[in-house]
Amino acid sequence: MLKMMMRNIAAASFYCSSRRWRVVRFTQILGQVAKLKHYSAVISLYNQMGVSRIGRDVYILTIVINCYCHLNQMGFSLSVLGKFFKLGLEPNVFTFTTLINGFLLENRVAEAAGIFNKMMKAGNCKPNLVTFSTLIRGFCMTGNNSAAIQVLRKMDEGACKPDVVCYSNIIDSLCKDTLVDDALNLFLEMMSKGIAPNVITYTSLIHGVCNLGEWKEATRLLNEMVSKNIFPDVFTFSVLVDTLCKESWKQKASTLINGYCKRKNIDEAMMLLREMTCKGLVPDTVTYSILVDGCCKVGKLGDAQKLSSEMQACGQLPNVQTYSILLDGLCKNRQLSRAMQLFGEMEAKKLDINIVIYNILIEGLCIAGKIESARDLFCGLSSKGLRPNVRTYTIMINGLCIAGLTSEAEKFLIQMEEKGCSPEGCTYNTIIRGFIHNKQTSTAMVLIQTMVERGFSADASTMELIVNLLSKDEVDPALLPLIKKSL
DNA sequence: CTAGGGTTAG
Repeated sequence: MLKMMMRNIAAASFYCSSRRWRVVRFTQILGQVAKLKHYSAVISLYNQMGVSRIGRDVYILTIVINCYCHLNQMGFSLSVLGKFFKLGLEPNVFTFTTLINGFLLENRVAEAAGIFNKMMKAGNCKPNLVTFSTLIRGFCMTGNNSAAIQVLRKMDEGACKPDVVCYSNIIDSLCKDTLVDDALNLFLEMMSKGIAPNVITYTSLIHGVCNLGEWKEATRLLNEMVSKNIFPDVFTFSVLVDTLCKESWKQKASTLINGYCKRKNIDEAMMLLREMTCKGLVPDTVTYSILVDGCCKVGKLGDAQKLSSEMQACGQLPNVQTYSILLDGLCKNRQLSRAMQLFGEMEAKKLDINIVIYNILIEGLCIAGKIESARDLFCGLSSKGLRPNVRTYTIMINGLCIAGLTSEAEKFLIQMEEKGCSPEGCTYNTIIRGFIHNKQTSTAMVLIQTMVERGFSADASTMELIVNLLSKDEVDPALLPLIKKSL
């Protein structure tokens, strides 16, 4: 191959009458060989032909520099650059862009940027679209998105406008850093400037959203591109198929995690979650929430909180339900101050705080024996536009009974009725237990009667207390038929 | 006649 080229060149230079002609023909041929990526062939041809017979100009030297660049021999590239000055030749945009690219081929982004900056300063050889685009690619290569965007902004100021390649490079880089929102914003900016996206731009974005498990967004983008007559290619499909395969596995894993958590098998569930994240899959908010709940239920609060920050880090925002799980876990594990801190966080994030959240907090305060604070929170509900539900009242009644305030508990029972919130079986059981605990058996019996009349019955733990009373002979035998009914 | 061009997989 090389020999053949040499013969060609020898023939070409023999037939070319003038020196100028010879160098042009020679350059054409070397250019072709370089295009075939036979870089070392170009170098040896150049060296063997001898400059005396061929001559040197900007074009041929740039080709030679480019070949050294592709051979990762920047030292030689730079020494050829030195020849320019010795020969009184001026390197042009092509030469400098080639050098920038050469440094990038060796991952030497800082030096590439250095050349670019010198071009900007010197002023006699302005970077063009190719130069800018090459530098942007360099910054993206190392994940320096902000530098890449800065270059893009510099282009906005100047005469040379960015094209779809410049934008696509940055969009892809942002997606790789899971900054899909930023990528989508840049995508919109690009279109608003009338720069049309292509299949590569869309594939990068689809890949980005797929990595975050946003399958819906992926299909939206897919439909959008087709509606613009941009058709998915083999790369696009590969991303989609891969995501589909992962999704079905993810589905299975999420179901398993749910099952493990229900059986309090948290270690197994955790291992499965780790396997998911190792495969680059992002568990959805619900899966995370179930696991957070599981951790709380077995008292692993630290793990629960770690999971909640992890989910945020991978773009799965905890919703009100997730927070309520965490809040409940903290309250049930007597970590009231951390619970209040979390509550503050929720308020700061302007989450839609509902009655369920307040129920958890009020219950937490009651369990911690802070009945006054619980009452304050309860009284403040209406000012927040929230109405207490059966559960809220039942929690308050339970709290008051724990604090020994049984008569106030009874007032709550009446009050809820008046406010159109009918007590449930659970409410009666709670207050009955409260009265028994506070040794007010006779009132308890009256309440049992009301409960039975209303068609509710005693639950297991209330029954246990009643049986206990019976065994101690503390119940009026006249009430025995009633107790039988409440069973 | 000379420079750059991105996406997927493990």
